[in-house]
Amino acid sequence: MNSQTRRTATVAGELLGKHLVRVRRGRRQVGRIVEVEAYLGAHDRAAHSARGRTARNEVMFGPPGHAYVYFIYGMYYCLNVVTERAGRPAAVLLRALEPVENLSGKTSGPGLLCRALKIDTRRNGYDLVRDDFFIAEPPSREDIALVKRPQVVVEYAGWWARRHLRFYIANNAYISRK
DNA sequence: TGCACGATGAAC
DNA sequence: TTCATCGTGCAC
Repeated sequence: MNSQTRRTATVAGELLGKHLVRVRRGRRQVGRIVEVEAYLGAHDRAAHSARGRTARNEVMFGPPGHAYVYFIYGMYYCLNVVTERAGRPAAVLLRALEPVENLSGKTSGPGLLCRALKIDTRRNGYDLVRDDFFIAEPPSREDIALVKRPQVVVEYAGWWARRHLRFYIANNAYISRK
């Protein structure tokens, strides 16, 4: 792993415990990020960017801190945070949230958390510092026990999928699967 | 223009 | 293990 890919894995770990905030029609929804997965870039065969730049993955090639939202399996959306400088298409998939404020319905799993927050491709490319959709530091920063596991359901990616790039908060009740 | 498939989730 | 469901990407 070079320094760039290490950066994305580091960012993935740092996202754990942070709050994802969404404001819709004056109502604030907040979820604590408890599970993520890192996709390291064009050389990562498990990443959408592995087969080059397309209309769908365009945002991954842009500047960091933006939302990459894609539609999958005909019914779910997934939310990623783009990492690394423009031209290096890496991102961190948000896999599960622990409800903090105004979150009803399941938030364990990338598709379900987007459903709970009403996130779809209209949010694709959003800069995550905007006042209606952003990532914030939690009020109190507690110590977090980190667990690293292989990515989920990307076996076709060969050995890439066996690297430990899925991170979650130990013993958290909202992890999407074991 | 057609078609196989997927960074999912739920049921069986 | 199977299936729902459809946009995307690439083959033709």
